[in-house]
Amino acid sequence: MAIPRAARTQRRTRIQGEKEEQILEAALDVFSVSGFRGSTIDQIAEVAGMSKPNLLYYFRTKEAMHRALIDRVLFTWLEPLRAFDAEGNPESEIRSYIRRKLEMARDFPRESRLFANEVLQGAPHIEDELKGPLKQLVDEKAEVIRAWARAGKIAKCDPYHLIFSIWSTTQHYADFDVQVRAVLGQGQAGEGRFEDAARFLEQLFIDGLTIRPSQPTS
Amino acid sequence: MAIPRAARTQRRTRIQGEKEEQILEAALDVFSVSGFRGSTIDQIAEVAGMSKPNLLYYFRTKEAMHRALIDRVLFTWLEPLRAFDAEGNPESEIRSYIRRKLEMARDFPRESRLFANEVLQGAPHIEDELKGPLKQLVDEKAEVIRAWARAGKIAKCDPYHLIFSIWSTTQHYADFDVQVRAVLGQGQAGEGRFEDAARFLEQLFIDGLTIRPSQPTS
DNA sequence: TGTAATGTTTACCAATCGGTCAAATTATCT
DNA sequence: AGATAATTTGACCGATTGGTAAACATTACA
Repeated sequence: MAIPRAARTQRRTRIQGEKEEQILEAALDVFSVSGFRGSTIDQIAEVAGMSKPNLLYYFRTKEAMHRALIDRVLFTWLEPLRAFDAEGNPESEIRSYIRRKLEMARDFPRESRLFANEVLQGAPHIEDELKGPLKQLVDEKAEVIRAWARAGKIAKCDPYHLIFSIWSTTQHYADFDVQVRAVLGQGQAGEGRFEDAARFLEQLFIDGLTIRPSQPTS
Repeated sequence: MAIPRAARTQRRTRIQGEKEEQILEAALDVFSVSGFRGSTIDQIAEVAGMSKPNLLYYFRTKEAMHRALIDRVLFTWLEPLRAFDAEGNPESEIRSYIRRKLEMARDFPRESRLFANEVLQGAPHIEDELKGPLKQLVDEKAEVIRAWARAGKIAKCDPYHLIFSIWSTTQHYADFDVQVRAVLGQGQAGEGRFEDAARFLEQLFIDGLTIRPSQPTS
């Protein structure tokens, strides 16, 4: 008889690692498109290429699968913000933060959509992570930005809304990909759109945050 | 016996108007949170305070309800962009576009989330609207912006990505409301957060788009 | 008021949902 | 090889899903 799954933390077989990986990969496919409520275990099982009871052998419930997925992805997702360096040059830090976030939107759109779906639907499963670790990290980095502004290195601005605007503009290209493609048109959109976006956003944020010698009267 | 619903377009009773309104209101509540797949007719029926078969008397299918909702909301949603005036002053046009979009995020968050859910999930029901009317409108306004840049009224920039960035930053406050609240904290967040956002975004976009006399070397 | 059209509800359906169970199969270790 | 533990699956369960049928109630209008 199989060992109860709760006790499985002791030894991990080769198969366990492989299959759990395979399942989470499939779950990411499904959850990122349909959200938690809209996704079914059967869908995930089909994508994963295994039977439903087999999935439930590795993850007892649909919620456990979603949970494991979120936990694994959340850490990586905050990496760019964590790399934000207080000692660095403000302009290049902001510039490379935008680049990194945009690269993640390009290379890991499913992960972005997974969070977007979750937050959009009221974040019923990750409220604690948002109010805890996320808030803490943002608070910390906001203080860095505020210090830069106080030191006259960048224009005075609300650091929280600055972070929000970088999040939203970059993730937009993952979360609203269909819309972006539709508006740009299939033709010229190609793959240059991330390069174009990077150029635009860097210009916007750098010029928007540089202290300007004189305020032109319009 | 009831008239087949297909033929109901002829005469509309008082009750039809009221009930359809009531249903769409409830549907907005539910669809905007759970998306199409994640929402159930029973949920909507409960919110609407009527029985499930009664809903299905007015809208034959769940899809028809969603469809009607999207159609009604889409027009209003694009109003601010439509108001974008080629003859106006660039700075004040952009400023008031941001304001308008931010007001909509504040006053109609459900509508924003309805679209966000739909687009996020691949826009299976509104692909035509995106590629048709939406693209057309954006193309038109992008040309206005490009003309402003050519005339030296604003800095040169990709007009499409400018529009995308205004969309994403403003709608962020509706779509990711939970996250924004979590990060800002319940205490000081209050209701001033839309005012703060407006201030920040206006500064960002206006300063980011103003032509600067000299590029400071950092 | 009567009656035909409109509106509402109860009971129900087949399909799908998340999840269980026990039996069958495979991997691991001696 | 054989025993034991780990893995996989088909059959199944009760609850929920989108949707229907038909009886019942209400409204509008002559």
